[in-house]
Amino acid sequence: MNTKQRKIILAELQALRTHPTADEVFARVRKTMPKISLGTVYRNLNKLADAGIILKLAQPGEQQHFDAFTDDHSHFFCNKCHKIYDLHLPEMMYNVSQAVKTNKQHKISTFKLQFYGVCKQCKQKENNND
Amino acid sequence: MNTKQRKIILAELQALRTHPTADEVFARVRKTMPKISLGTVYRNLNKLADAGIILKLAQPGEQQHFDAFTDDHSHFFCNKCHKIYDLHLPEMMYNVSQAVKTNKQHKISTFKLQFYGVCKQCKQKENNND
DNA sequence: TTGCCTGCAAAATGTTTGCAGACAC
DNA sequence: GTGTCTGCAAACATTTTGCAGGCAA
Repeated sequence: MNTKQRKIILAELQALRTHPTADEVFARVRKTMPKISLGTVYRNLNKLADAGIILKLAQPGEQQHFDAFTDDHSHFFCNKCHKIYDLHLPEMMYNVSQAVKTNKQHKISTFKLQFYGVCKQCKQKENNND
Repeated sequence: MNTKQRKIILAELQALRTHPTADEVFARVRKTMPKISLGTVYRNLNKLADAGIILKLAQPGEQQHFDAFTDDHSHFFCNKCHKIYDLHLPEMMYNVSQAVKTNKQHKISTFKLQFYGVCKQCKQKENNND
């Protein structure tokens, strides 16, 4: 099925480029479709993730975030403002994927490379306060 | 403070080498200290994680897992049985950490490298069923 | 027409917190 | 002695689910 709700949810996620939580998606979709429910948003995000159309991102003790872009890229998590940024490191990703192929222990199919620290914006704020 | 509860929780986690959830730690600790509460287990695991003594691991839609070993290593998550295995790839870790130093966008302080697929055990079971 | 989908509300899950008493330092 | 900790239970936040009606194919 391809309901209005699912189309709007996916379109909204693709338009965003940030990595919103379910309730952020809900808030955005609500503007054009006021009667939509949070349950429907969750159901569709899960369906889309199961189908491999979008990605789920998790951090310990945080809500799930969703990413409409499934091409090879990694994520940077800011420890200050908790924003998530895309990081494109094609060489790095390639090297890891090559190493994966030679692993004998388990059947590795995918990997995630995640970075943590203080983002550009928060870094600037810190400098201004000094 | 270094209470009996905290010592036992940490000892239990260090003894395990698997990557238990809070309630798995709770179940184990309960055997030697039957009156301990789940709240205490959570409070101590969070304190230990804040202090950098243990690590929290998160997967989308799953409970948090805890790891008593903070040396440079990565994790393999089995999509079948949901077990978590340690993976020691010193060269890989070194290469990523070198690449991190040259990144100009954000102040990166740490990174995580996570792998997904089917573990040895589950792979064998699959073969036996063929 | 049929089966998956929706909105709504309730339930389930995982984690945190307020409190009064207890323990570590 | 005093400040942090505990057990307990209640609260909380996030996510899932049951249901009756609705929409897509």
